[in-house]
Amino acid sequence: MMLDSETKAVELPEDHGTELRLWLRLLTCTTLIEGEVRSRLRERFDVTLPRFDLMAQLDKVPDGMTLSDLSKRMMVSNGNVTGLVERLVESGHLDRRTSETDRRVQFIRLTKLGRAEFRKMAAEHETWIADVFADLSRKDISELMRLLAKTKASAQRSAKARTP
Amino acid sequence: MMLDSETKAVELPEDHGTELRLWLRLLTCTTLIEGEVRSRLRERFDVTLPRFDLMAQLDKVPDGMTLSDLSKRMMVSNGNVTGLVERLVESGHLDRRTSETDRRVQFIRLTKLGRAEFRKMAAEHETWIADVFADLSRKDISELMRLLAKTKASAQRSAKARTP
DNA sequence: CCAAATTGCTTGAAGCTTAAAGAGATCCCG
DNA sequence: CGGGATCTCTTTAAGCTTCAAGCAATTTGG
Repeated sequence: MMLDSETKAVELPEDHGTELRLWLRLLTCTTLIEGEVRSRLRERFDVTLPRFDLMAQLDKVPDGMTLSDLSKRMMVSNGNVTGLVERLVESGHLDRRTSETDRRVQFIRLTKLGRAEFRKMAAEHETWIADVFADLSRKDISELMRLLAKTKASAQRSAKARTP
Repeated sequence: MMLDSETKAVELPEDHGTELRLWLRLLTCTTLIEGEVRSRLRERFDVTLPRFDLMAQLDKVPDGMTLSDLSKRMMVSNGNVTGLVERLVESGHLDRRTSETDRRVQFIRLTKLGRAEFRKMAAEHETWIADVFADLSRKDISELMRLLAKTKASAQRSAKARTP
């Protein structure tokens, strides 16, 4: 009759404590590392993490990208990027020019200064991250990569299911 | 003579691309899930994630805790907690009373309303998280738990080494 | 071709967050 | 005791972040 199992699913909440603990642990790790990176960026280079992240996106491409691309890649809102870019143009790290073919679009790229400064920061940043994960073996790391890829796919599936 | 290896360590930067990719993947997973939880909390309960987190900390203890405890547990700054608590007291979810023995200290706890609302939200929240991780097997989950515990320890060691 | 929908970006309000400075209370130790 | 160190919390300024509304340019479909 299937009634029993369906009733149960509705009335008795299942135990999902394990997943919850996993999520909290994931969050703790990220918060911890993020805070560490934030502190070091501030004290070594007097730069904020969002600005570093934005420059990291731009460093990958020589010809720049649009604000929308940035917003998608950084997984933050459009308005957020507008403000960040504004401040980085102001400080001489970024360069913006309007597209010739579509006057809505702006291409943003690193200036010479911006790229030079970013490269210096990135080199050090990489060593910090290496140190953060230094107690993990090669096998640990590749296993973690695999499981996080699976997690990402699962989370995307879950998010998509809600907003079709 | 050891000179070769030491020289190399200083002049030729080692490749830590793997750790960097791992960190970015970790960050992506967290951002993705966090955004999803944030959206759902907003649309279902019109509450922000920081407020939910704060209430979650308080739900664990019946007699409340101090602002400092909250700040440590939530891994955010003191001033941040001051503001969050202020708004939640304002909305009737929290209760604050000054310690009798130490007039610097304030004990914060959930009001009846606050606890009731939190419990409702938490129950649903748990099912969202379960769904986020639904594509992972039991073994995946326990393995991920283990590796994240190791990551957390490693990150803490790394952070401590910098600030003794 | 034109109106409607879509796209790219900006703006504004509200709230979150941090770092740093500071006020008040308590603790420690000489 | 008493005075400096420490602890708890608040305040402030600056910046980050989101959501929602809005503007302008482009695309789409009659």
